[in-house]
Amino acid sequence: MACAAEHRDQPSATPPPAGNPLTSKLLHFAPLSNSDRQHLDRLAAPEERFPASVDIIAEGMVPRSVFLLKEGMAMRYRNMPDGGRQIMTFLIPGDLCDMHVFLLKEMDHSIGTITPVRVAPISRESLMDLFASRPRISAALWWSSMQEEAMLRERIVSLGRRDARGRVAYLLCELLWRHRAVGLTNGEVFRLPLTQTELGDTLGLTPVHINRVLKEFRQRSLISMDRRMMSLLNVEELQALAGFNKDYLHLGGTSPEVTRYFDGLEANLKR
Amino acid sequence: MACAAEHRDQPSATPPPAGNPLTSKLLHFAPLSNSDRQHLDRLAAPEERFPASVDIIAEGMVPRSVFLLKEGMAMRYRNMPDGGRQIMTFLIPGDLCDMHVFLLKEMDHSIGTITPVRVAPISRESLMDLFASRPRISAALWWSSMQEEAMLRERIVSLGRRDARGRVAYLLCELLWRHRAVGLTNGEVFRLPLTQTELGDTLGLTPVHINRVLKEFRQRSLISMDRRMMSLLNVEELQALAGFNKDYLHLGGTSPEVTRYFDGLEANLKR
DNA sequence: CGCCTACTTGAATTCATTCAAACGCCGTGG
DNA sequence: CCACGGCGTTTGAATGAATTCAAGTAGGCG
Repeated sequence: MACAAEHRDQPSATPPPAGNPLTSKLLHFAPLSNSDRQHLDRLAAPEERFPASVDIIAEGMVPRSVFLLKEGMAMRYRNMPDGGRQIMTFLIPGDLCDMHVFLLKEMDHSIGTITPVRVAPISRESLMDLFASRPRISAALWWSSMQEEAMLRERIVSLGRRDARGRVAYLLCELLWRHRAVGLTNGEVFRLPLTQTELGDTLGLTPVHINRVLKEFRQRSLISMDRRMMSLLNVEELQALAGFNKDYLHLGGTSPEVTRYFDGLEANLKR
Repeated sequence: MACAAEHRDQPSATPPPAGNPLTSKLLHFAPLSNSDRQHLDRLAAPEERFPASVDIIAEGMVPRSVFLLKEGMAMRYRNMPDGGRQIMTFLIPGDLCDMHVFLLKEMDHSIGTITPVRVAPISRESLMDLFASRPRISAALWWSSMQEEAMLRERIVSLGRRDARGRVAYLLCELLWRHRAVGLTNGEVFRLPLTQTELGDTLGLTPVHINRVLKEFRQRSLISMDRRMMSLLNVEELQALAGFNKDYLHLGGTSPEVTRYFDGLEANLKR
């Protein structure tokens, strides 16, 4: 029953569709006016490309602008003195590369591409302008960064308390929901262009062990993989294996109270 | 040479002293006017107490206000279905309990006390007011939350890529610097009221293994412990063991560019 | 004094790593 | 067309770091 739906599906919560993945994601937080959506589209219009396996920004550098990832996959990672590497998070379409820009002197980690990517550079000025003039978008971006923080905490839980199977299962579930939130799933299928080495570097495991876990999952018909497309054949059991609960992604939006507050700000500006 | 300096020492960077630990911390980011400092002192004035080992907020709850921790130690943690527990971060004086309040519907983790604590509750309103009227403080708080995020990423690196010794050493170094930043160290000595079980729940290790690592550190004269006071006798070697580099704490403040920007906002408001 | 919690230590076990080798796929170039 | 590498994956066997189980010690407190 899970194999392949024919159409892209909407995130299960409530959110309308949107061509812009960032818009799709932010709609999980709160509704946005047409004007807000247009603003986001303008923001996403500029385009720059990077090939696979290059750094967009490296540790120690001072980033000059934020990047909105429009297509492809990237990662935040850090190289270890002993030659190892730890991948902290994956960036998928709709994710912003670095809000840190504004406040921190230099990057404490690197951002590198996994596949070729298309990004929209966003200057400091236009972001500041956005903060000043679009309270609802600003709030949604803030929410989005809270969500990212929550994902970091969950990763800590994974690495600290789950065994290899649980870690892999958890990551797969998280990526499924994240892709759903930006409209990039097809049933339980999504693009996963990661090597087993990269999975290992993410989950604190060796590539060979990742291999064994994936093999087991395939044999138990929990997943199937074909030319970088990952299908979760039994999400129920994967979630159970991982102790996964999607609440931490906060896809349900915010409270009416908060919405009202930002509507108030919005109204204020109009005058 | 490391055992016990006679006075509280200042964080090595540049920051002036301050009775208020939050102020001390924020001064690492940028200078604050007397008026700003007074504002922070007013915020920190209200007082509420919690005993040790209770939840200030539990997973699933909707927090009603932010808490500024003034004294004692607390933790963000999450209980696992199998009875286990993962501690995500420790909260020390100067830390704010939950900025998430405003945007997320409910807590995805709990905050519990470790020791008895004194906190200053801060209402949503006074925080919103602060954001509107105190750009420099707001920026500093934002910086502080970037710092927290960086610490989460570092924890991921620890759990993913460091062995037990490295993890313990890393945590000790981090806590030393964090305590320094709020003026709560005495040379290389600081209060560490954690049980070995709590350390284990933080670092993804069993208490017995924590015990063995600490024993080794004591035997190698890297640390000494006495009635909950932790002395790092050989910070150099601990940092080497952990591959520790304090840059991720961003204690060096921000760029002049950013400072100028917020000074501009400040000036704007004055009119 | 007795109890509870935290700490300590030893021995057996296990999950994941390390080392090693082979396989398949794919693009390049002879 | 096939040979050649390179990279990612797959599999086996030996090793090892940390866990589990178990039992004993030490310290704080009613």
